[in-house]
Amino acid sequence: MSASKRDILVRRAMEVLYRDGFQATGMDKLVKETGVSKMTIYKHFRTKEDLILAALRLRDEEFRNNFFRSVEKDAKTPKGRLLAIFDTVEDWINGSDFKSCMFIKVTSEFQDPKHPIHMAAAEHKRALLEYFDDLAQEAGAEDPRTLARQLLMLMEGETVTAFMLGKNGIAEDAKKAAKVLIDQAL
Amino acid sequence: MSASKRDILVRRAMEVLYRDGFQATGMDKLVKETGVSKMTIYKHFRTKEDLILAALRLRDEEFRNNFFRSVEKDAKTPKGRLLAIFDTVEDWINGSDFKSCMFIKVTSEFQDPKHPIHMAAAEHKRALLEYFDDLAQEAGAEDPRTLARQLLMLMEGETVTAFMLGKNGIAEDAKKAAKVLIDQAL
DNA sequence: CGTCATATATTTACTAGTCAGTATATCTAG
DNA sequence: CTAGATATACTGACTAGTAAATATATGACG
Repeated sequence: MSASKRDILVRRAMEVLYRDGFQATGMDKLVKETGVSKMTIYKHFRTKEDLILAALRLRDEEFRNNFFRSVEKDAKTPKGRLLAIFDTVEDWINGSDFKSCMFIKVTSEFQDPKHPIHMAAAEHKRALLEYFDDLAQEAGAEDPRTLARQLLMLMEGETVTAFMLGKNGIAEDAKKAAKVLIDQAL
Repeated sequence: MSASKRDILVRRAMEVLYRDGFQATGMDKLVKETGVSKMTIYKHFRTKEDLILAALRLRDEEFRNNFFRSVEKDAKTPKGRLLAIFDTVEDWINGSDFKSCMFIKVTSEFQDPKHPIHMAAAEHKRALLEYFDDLAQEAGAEDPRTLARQLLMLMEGETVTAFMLGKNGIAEDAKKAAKVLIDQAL
């Protein structure tokens, strides 16, 4: 199997696991949806858990790349970029295939904080928090850690609320809240 | 089976489903944990889904009762109560058995928005939002709906973030953010 | 160019265990 | 004695993961 075919496997698995759930998606379904036979899957990944971890790593990589790129394209100043976070989130949740956050969902299914899958998801959130913190520092916030945490909370809440109650106007309200919090913190 | 014993069944089921997950908890485990035999469970609930719905209804009832009571005991003015929301959330997430929000988690496992379980969870969030909206109106907010949504987002984000990254200082930061948003909105 | 050999992917069938839900027979309390 | 709760055992379907046989692709060599 070529390297690119393995990549296709992980990518398709990521999409299906995100769309249909982690526990709810069986290996037989992944065989059907990825077009890769079970034996080949198990040649690359010892267990389903390992495949899930690979899917999470890919998602983490892509999400952060796209997210940071979008934020940095949108605005050039640190403060502008703190605000641009919420334009980027808006675009994301308004996408047709938005189904909440993969990492929030996976921690709902693997609740034990010591579980490798749970830890991988937490690591993704910590990376986002660090990025927000860097921006808050560059923007000259008095307490950058607090601002970073507040914006992360707002983003997570926006994601969850958009998923549960629909996206109508949610992004507008989140952006307004972010602006107030940022203005007050600088 | 007495009415109170049925209540015990639903209550224990609620606790176990919250603690261990919905799909991950099998009926055999519920038998063991509730002390109610399988036949008796199925005499009261046609399917596992029905039992989950009953557990969600109980949780919704109790959570809202405790939540609103706590908020209304903490403060007497509408503005004070908007702030008190986040003292109440703080107490909740600092409790020893806190494991994120049952309704957020259940929508991660039952993703279809048309699914009865998903709808019941969304209904719970709508009820919270209505309560926040009422308080925001009473407090004389210019745009009470927006403030209510912002505070709900903040609360959901606080819940999720506390679960994924730990509770250290999260509640403080959420309370500060809430204060800024409320002050600005009134 | 063609043929054979090797390696890898595939299909199919199979474990052993768990799932939700049911049937039956025993037990217990009023 | 009877009504309801119980334990035990079962169904058929599904789970993650494995075994073995078949198919396909690639590359070397004549």
